[in-house]
Amino acid sequence: MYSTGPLLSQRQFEAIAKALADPRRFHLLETISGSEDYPCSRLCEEFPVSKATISHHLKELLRAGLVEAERDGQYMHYRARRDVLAAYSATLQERLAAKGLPVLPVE
Amino acid sequence: MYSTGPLLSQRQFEAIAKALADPRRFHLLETISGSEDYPCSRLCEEFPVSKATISHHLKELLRAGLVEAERDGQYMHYRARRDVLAAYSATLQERLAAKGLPVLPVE
DNA sequence: GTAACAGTTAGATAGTTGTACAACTATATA
DNA sequence: TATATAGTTGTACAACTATCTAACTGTTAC
Repeated sequence: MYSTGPLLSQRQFEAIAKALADPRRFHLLETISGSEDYPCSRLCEEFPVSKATISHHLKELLRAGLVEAERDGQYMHYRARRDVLAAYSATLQERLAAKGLPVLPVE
Repeated sequence: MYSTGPLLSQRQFEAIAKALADPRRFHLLETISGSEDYPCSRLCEEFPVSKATISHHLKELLRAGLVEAERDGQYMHYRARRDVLAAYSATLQERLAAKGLPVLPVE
């Protein structure tokens, strides 16, 4: 869906920033990240929201590229894309770096 | 892991994530970050939104701790807090790390 | 003083979004 | 086939938010 080069496109950058901004959605991502592979049904059990809401948040995380999904029969499994997170972090630092300013004072 | 700096509180973490999620607000922060010190009046000139909107966004960036402000007579000057950004980045990576999973296969 | 400029705050509005319920699709099993 | 379970999607609504204008505070200059 998205390229995962060193820096992210503006579109994906914005999608990720928005995806990370909701605490519940972040917690879902955090939970998925805690395992190699996480079944959607367990998320539905563990979070006190409807499965429609879970589905909505997972869709946003997918759209941002922060997770990937795999179907296994009836079940959906989600996996965190740590490379995409790393790319987001790198893009953040790069875009907010002090451009043209020396790291240490030059004399 | 080396000195990544301290991790952020949940409250600040959420405030930062939300502050970064709006593209216009991010662009303001990006602009401020491009210089050592940025006057509010220049932001008002350079962004096609009212000064009330600029003020609103700067307030959110301040609340998140991503910028600091200083008054100079009539003028307000803003400065990016790169240490806070770094702490956010570190917290992000830490919280979304694969806990209990080896980075490299252990034998 | 008063006029002009810089910035904040209050109130209104339009648009966004997190959420639930209900209806739907998809897969599995009897 | 029928029934049950897993997940998605449409719809609606309440809460939130980005934005504006207008009124306000604070500072400088006349």
